[in-house]
Amino acid sequence: MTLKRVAEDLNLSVTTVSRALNGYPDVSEATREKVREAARKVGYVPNRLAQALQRGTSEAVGIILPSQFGHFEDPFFLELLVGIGERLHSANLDLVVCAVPEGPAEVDAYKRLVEGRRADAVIIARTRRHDERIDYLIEQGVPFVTHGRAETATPIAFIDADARTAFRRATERLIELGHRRIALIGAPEELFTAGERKTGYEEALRAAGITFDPDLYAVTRLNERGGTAAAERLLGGDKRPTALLCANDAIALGALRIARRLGIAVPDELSIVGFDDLPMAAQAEPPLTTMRQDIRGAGARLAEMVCARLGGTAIADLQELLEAPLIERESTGLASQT
Amino acid sequence: MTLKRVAEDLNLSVTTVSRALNGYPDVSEATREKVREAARKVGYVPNRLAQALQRGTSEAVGIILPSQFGHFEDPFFLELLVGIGERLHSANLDLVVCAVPEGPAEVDAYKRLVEGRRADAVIIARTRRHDERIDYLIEQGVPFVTHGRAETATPIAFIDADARTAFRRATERLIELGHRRIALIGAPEELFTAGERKTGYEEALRAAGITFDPDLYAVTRLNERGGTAAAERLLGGDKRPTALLCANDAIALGALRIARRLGIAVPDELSIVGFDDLPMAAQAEPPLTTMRQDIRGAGARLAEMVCARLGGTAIADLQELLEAPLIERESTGLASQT
DNA sequence: CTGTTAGCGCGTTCAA
DNA sequence: TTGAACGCGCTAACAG
Repeated sequence: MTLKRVAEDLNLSVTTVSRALNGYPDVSEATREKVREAARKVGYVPNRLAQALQRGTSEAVGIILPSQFGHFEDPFFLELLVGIGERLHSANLDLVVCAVPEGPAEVDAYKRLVEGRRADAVIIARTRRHDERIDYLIEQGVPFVTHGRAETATPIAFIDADARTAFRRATERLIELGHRRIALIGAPEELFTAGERKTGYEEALRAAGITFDPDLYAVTRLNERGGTAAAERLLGGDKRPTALLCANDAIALGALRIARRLGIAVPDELSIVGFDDLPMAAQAEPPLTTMRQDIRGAGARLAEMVCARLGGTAIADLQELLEAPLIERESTGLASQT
Repeated sequence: MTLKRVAEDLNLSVTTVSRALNGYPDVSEATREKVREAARKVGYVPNRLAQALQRGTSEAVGIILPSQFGHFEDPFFLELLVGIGERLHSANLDLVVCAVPEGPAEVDAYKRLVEGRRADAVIIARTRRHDERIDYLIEQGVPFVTHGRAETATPIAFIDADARTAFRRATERLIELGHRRIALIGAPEELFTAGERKTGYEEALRAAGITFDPDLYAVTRLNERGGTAAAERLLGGDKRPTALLCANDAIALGALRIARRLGIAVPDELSIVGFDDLPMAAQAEPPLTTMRQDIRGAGARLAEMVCARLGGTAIADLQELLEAPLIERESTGLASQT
């Protein structure tokens, strides 16, 4: 059903029908009612493509899902996606999702999205320190917001957890509990957040006069499998740590599993801390101490920010650093006396 | 950059440029090359909205993400989404995702997608026995494919795991291992697959002369939290089962956790079986016996089927029932002698 | 208050 | 082999 058909049925011009439906003031209440009624009855829904073409926008926001071949990604993305999607939906914007393998194909996907006018703006998640996706978007002048920061020449709109402070506080807390040999399972170093987490950890160590020990530092992908591999390495050696700080919950749960397999009691012999506070964290055995991040909320906020950006809000007003408070559960405790 | 601009630069008509770019035969090789070159140089990319409007299609497929408020969904969806997205991407189709709370809003979302001509076809996941979404799409004549079957008046295009056979075989195997008190944690009964799973389970029991005991049957949401709640109920009673068949891995992992908390040894005192074979299943402690489903592959296949459907392939040729083989790991064993 | 005209960017007749 | 003209469905400027 098109505008034209509705107009013909009513013996009116398309223009009038369009205006009546879009709440223009210059149309009589009588015809407006008539039009509304008729439109409702025949189930008229405007063609978004035509609207978009006319307005010169696509009324859609794009996002790329980095699919790691053969690997199960951590649940973080789904939560974020749901948060973004719900809010965008209520703002009457579409969400166009592309799934492409991580790597050069990603930038290409954004190109297709943007240059084909399929999206007015895009969202980027899991930012890298030097992020070609961001460079490209800045160069093209495409509005975008990111989940996570990046090192860029010009400022960008972002929302991010203050992982540095969170990791500093968590490390301080572990030190307070008597831990001295605190290991860090960090994220791949190309990710911006990896540096933040490590810096927070190092700051706390330094303040306590503990020197950073490279043997107590591992790097891995942000999923459970990564956690098991890294934990195996760190816990298998002879200078075993008494505490394990993990870049996210998925890793921490993997570490927990390895500890159990190796017969290391948590928290009696080993404290473990995660990040994200996924619902599973609370249900782990023992319940996981972690730093809380409201992922779905962040997604919703990201959607709002994208709308704001499209509405012309300045980038400087769209930068949010969120606290990630430490949630102490039962996977942490006093350092064992060894 | 538009077609018109390219044409002006070349002193040609838009028509010729369009034809040159779209591989029409009636254009001289010389001009074709010239046009291609120019288009490449200025980075011309066709406006998909305009293309779509002209063609009367949107070149996009829609899918609804049912977001359960406050609940963490199982990782199944992300895998499926990635599978769908990658394949659709390579077929040059967009994937439009809507996240809406489960319930009446879902059908509305499909309506908006379809009636607003935002999607040419849609994909439905986690089908219900009587599914209003499907009824609506059939009524509207919108092409769609589903992951999971449903009870419908007319046949539909679907891909589904043969959970009935899988659950029958798994139950048979447990019986073979000496189990008689086998409990089932099933999915919510409105889901089509719930009935399939229960039927397979019952068939095996009946064949072995074991009568179905309602006290050994629980129903819950398909996530970890559901698993812990149901397992607590089933394992807390006095007529404790020796084996637990779970509707999916998320539930099974929850059950595993409860067993550990209650001090019930797996598999010595209790066998546990899941469904899906998520990567985490293999890494559980003990590694989980489960039925394997290639989720990402199913996603890819769904995408192909949607393309086929749009291409006019008959529904009858687009119905696939996939085997879900039993993967025996260490969470199952001989029934304990009690 | 309402209708006519124009144009968003593209593909596709129909003539030349 | 090429171009002019038209229309997809819609909104907006400009009359009346």
